[in-house]
Amino acid sequence: MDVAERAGVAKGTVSRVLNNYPDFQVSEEIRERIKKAVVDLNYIPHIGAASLAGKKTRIIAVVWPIGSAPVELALMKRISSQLQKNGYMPYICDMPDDLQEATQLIDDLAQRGVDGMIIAGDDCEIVANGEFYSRFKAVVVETSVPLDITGCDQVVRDQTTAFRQATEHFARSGRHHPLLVMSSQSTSRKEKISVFTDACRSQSLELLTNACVTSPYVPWKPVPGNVVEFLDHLLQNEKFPFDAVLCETDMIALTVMSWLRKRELHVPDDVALIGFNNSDITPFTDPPLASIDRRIDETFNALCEMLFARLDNKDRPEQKYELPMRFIWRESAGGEPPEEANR
Amino acid sequence: MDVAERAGVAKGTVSRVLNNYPDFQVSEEIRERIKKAVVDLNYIPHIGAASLAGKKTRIIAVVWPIGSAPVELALMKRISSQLQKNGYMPYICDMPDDLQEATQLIDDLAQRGVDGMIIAGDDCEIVANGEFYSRFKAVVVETSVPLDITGCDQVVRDQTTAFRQATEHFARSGRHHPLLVMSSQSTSRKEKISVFTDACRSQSLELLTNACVTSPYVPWKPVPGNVVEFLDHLLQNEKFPFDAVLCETDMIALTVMSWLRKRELHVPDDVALIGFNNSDITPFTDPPLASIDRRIDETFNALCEMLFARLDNKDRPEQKYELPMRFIWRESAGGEPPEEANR
DNA sequence: CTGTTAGCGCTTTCAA
DNA sequence: TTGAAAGCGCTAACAG
Repeated sequence: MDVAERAGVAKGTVSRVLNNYPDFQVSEEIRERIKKAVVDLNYIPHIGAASLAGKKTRIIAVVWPIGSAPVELALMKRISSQLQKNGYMPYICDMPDDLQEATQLIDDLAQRGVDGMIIAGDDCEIVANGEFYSRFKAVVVETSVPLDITGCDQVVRDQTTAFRQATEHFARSGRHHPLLVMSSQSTSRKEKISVFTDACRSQSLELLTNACVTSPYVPWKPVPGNVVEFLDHLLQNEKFPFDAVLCETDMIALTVMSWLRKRELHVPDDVALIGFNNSDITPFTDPPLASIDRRIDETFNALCEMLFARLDNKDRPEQKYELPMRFIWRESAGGEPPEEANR
Repeated sequence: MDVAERAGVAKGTVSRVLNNYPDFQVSEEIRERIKKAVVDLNYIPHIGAASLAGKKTRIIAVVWPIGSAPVELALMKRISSQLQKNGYMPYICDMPDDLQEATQLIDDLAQRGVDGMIIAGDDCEIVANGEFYSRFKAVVVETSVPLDITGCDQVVRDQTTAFRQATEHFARSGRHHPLLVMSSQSTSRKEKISVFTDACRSQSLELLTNACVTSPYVPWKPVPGNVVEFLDHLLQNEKFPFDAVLCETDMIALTVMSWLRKRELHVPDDVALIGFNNSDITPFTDPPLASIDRRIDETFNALCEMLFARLDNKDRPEQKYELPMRFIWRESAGGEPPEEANR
């Protein structure tokens, strides 16, 4: 170790100083000498070696479905830069759609000595398999459905609440035939459908059997196209049979909105429309698009806080943070904004 | 090394077999024994150790501005999964906005023994600084402006062509007062503005002095809000002073479209509108939104091909692939689609 | 408080 | 064609 030579101390001392060992006292002079040598030699530790010798890597994996909503990517970007600020190296990975690939990825991560992991997404199969958590110093899980797992901290952004709020709003404002428009084949699809169905039933809304369009998910095939195809097909049977539409994304909602306009159907008078994700554009569409808020800011805070706390203290009790998504009323939803009490 | 023991051979042999050394012949029997031991022991090589011992890491960094268009993220996702398929580990990093941070990141990457890098984005300052390329086995650069650098392979997706095509279209279809709506403070902003200005001039279009709105880039602040503010401000001076708008993103174009509709201005009769990125939704808006195609598929192919080729053969001549972005006519742009000859 | 030393798991050179 | 052995740069346990 050149730094040691240069500073005229032992390798061990350098290591201890550079890694800020908690209860290790060095003379201020030696500390200075080492610091200087580091600068002089432009020394950067070789993390391969560190990892080999059993030290932590200061790499945090962020496993995220990159195909998801832009607003989620913004969240990922924030997390990534927050990690960097705290001296960690973010290792952003795309959460594979395939279970086996995902398992492989996690194995790789563990093998590479990654210190911790923020793992997100609706791909619950892999996330729910808590078996691998023990291989990391810290694991924070983000899900949109509550999972029964241990060995990690959790942020649960439950969709159910929002689905229910939206459906309640439909019922309260006199809609009768809701439609759910989805297009992915995410694992959470079934979940979403059942939540929506339940919510409709509890509000005595008539859910037509073909109320869910789940167009085959072809990677990189434009999804709005599928939506339009489906709507065209629906319309063949004379009049538009729905008076309320809940969409899986704001983008789909915009597609539906344009489609309705072309058919001279009015939003919200003829059809109430609610999107999902509460993207930046929602307040500025015509009419403004009601949506579901994913609580990005709070999620960001919770995720980072939990991770750093766990990294600092492996033994702290497991945390579970509930951040249910929520319905944001705007004109496209029709009727009146829900009372504060309903929120 | 347990595998060696288990297979009853020397560590070196295992290494040579597992890494497929080109001119190294082993008896089929030993090869089989090793293969079996690997499976039996569920062996995964420790890349920290490999890297320490001087071997390559099979990590490829993908440095990308994560804040960019969704369609670019789809591209990033494809690259990432392609890398994985070829046995590489993609290391996705957010290209920092700040030059110093970016330099730091590249240093880190080099230090970590990353084999290669795909580096993208308009942040030319760092990309143009070819000094660090030599530290990697393979570097592929993607830019939207031609750069004069060596030591890497390049994919140039020039924006100029598309800007010119769009502006020409405005002129040809009888527009007189074009507007450019942008909102980021990306390094390429100046570039975009000057390209647009030049194109207008060459078409004798009257470019009003305040034709570019570059709202202050506040991270995570909704950009459509800024656009609306700007347009509202514009309208204060009686009638809408523009008859053609080119937007930096399709999302901004959609915002402008809604805004115009609210003011009972018709697209394209009153105002011609062109977006950017040719996102999935563009064919399905009302009217369909003209846009600029980023040539995602071809870029994907070029990037991957170049990277793998370079990784295989360090000495091959440097490649430069030109994939100019191009104008995609749709109704919102008004007039007639450009002749094939104009493309 | 600081120095010494034995590996971590792998590659690679040299020898057989 | 295969084995043996010397490190790569660092940490951690132990010695002083």
